[in-house]
Amino acid sequence: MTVSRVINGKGNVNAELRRRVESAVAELGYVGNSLPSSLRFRETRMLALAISDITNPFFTSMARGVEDTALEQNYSVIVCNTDESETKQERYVRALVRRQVDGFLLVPASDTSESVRLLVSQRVPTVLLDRRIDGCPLDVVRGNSEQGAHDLVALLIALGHRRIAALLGPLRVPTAAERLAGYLRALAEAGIAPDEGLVFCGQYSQASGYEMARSAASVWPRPTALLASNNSIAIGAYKALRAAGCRVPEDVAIASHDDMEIGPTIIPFFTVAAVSANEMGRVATRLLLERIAGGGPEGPQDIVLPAEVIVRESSGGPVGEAARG
Amino acid sequence: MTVSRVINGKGNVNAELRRRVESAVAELGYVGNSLPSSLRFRETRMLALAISDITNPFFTSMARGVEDTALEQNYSVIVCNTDESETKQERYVRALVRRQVDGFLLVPASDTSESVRLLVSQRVPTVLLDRRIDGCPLDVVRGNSEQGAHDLVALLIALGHRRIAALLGPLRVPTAAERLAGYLRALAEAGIAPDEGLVFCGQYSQASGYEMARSAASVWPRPTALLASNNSIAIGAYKALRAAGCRVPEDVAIASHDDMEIGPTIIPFFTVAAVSANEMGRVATRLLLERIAGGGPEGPQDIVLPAEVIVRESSGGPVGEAARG
DNA sequence: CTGTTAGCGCGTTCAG
DNA sequence: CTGAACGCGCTAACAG
Repeated sequence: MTVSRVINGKGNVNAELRRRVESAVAELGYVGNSLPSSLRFRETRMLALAISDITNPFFTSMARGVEDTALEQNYSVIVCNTDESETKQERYVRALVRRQVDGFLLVPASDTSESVRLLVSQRVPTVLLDRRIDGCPLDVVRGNSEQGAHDLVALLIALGHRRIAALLGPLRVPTAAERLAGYLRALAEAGIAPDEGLVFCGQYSQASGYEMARSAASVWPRPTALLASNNSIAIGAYKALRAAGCRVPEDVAIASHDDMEIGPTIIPFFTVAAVSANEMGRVATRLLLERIAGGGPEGPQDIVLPAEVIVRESSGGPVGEAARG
Repeated sequence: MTVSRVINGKGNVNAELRRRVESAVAELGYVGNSLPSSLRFRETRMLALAISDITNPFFTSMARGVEDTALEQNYSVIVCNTDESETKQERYVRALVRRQVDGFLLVPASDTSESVRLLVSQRVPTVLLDRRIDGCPLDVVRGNSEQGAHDLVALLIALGHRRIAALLGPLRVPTAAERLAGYLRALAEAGIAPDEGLVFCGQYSQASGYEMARSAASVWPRPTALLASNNSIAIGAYKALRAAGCRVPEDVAIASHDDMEIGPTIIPFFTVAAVSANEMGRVATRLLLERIAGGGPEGPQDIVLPAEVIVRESSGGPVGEAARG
């Protein structure tokens, strides 16, 4: 119609007619629908971002960087948490390819053949993030794991440590292998013979970091420093050392990959009134889905979740949880 | 075609024909396209989630809760950061309504009339998160701000504090007003007369928390405790107190709203090799957009960002940054 | 059991 | 300068 011309400002339209259309648009609050042209011109202006877990601050900042950059060119970003599961990842990839996303940003899950094959075969523009995949013809953007591990170990050596344990992720994940390589290179440069008993391979998780650190602490002579291959492992290791009565860094030093961009302070350290944001998201989404289905309770709801006070150091006095309705 | 019947398993199809179709599907790696039926049946199976900033751990866990719940019913979630800007928010709302999202989850930006009007007038199912809007006929899911503030202040009073400053967000945001109400109620219950000079209104930001705490610390007699209205304010206040030579909690106690679900440890405290995840996201997205446009460098890229070692307490030795290429 | 028709709503292209 | 026709790809409804 002529309406399209007016809205898109293309082609000349009689001034009077244009005014009539514009007022009608304003009156009816017409918004339009981008699906038809997406269908016709094969362009949805949507990107998919599949990460392990948005709850990890590393992926959070990644997501923010993606979103900001996408917005500059009017793209929207669909975020998916794969939890490192190939099954979940593949399910997402299929669903989003069907939704005709214009491009895919993927932090590949540990075992990741099928999803990538699909993306390649469907010719969906794809960039891999954080991890490369051997022999995969896709762009990758990642950090320098080898150099990072090397520099951390070199630092520990410079501080006088000679027995340094490495707490790695699964070796089939390239970053884990690269971090091991950096660790070994730093040792070699310092003329320290590597000790196989000090290299541990597990998962990129707190639980695994906890276990690996416990094993490392029971080796004799005990290592004086730990290299943690990611932030979760570092946190788990720290907990294990504390549980074992080791002080950090006096008894055992820790150096880790991955930073958490939170601000230079001690957290959790504040006494807070906590409302579960996760629960809030769940409750709201459940309600929204009911509404979409045309159901849900009569009239607008105002659902108020309780705040629970968690007493920590910042308020002084004894520490502990004090739940409240 | 009959193909559709086979794929969707609807209606009976001759076994032989079905086999032929199935093998062709497998052969060609046919994936299908959900746009046409979205167009026809007005159902995109997409939800929009607009939050202030995914970088804030509070919204991160919210996003995770939303995403998990949406996935259970095969919905995808488009995440948007509004940065509390009504302009940005409205732009997103328009774009996503055009994209025909099935529902909208909105943490309304401070000044938020137009977007909400649009959602209501277009009859897009919408649930408000975290903040209510006066006289708005939409569902809301939020935390109990009044009770949380009350409980925190009651705790501080029980610990012996009588001069408690309140560091609030902008009063036109309902949560700020509610937190003030809770603060006043707790004082009243303890028979403490409120002191206007101890109530500060600013923004929900670290910078504002810093400023407000600085002002609070210069009041005489100095308050012995602070109530911070969100996690950013708490962090800013903590920094200001430290800069002013006050110890927390010995000189001034702090209690805050909003928790950060990170695990019971001290962060940042680890010496790390940091790669900017944000930068990684940006670089990857820029590259992907070039690819989508059919450009970008020849052949698959392998872009490696440097790791920078940040020396903190966990490694022992002197603390400071040691950048490396 | 299988093939045909029509329609979702936009933008482009071509006639009037 | 404006209106009409067509096509994107899928599926519901109906005809064969």
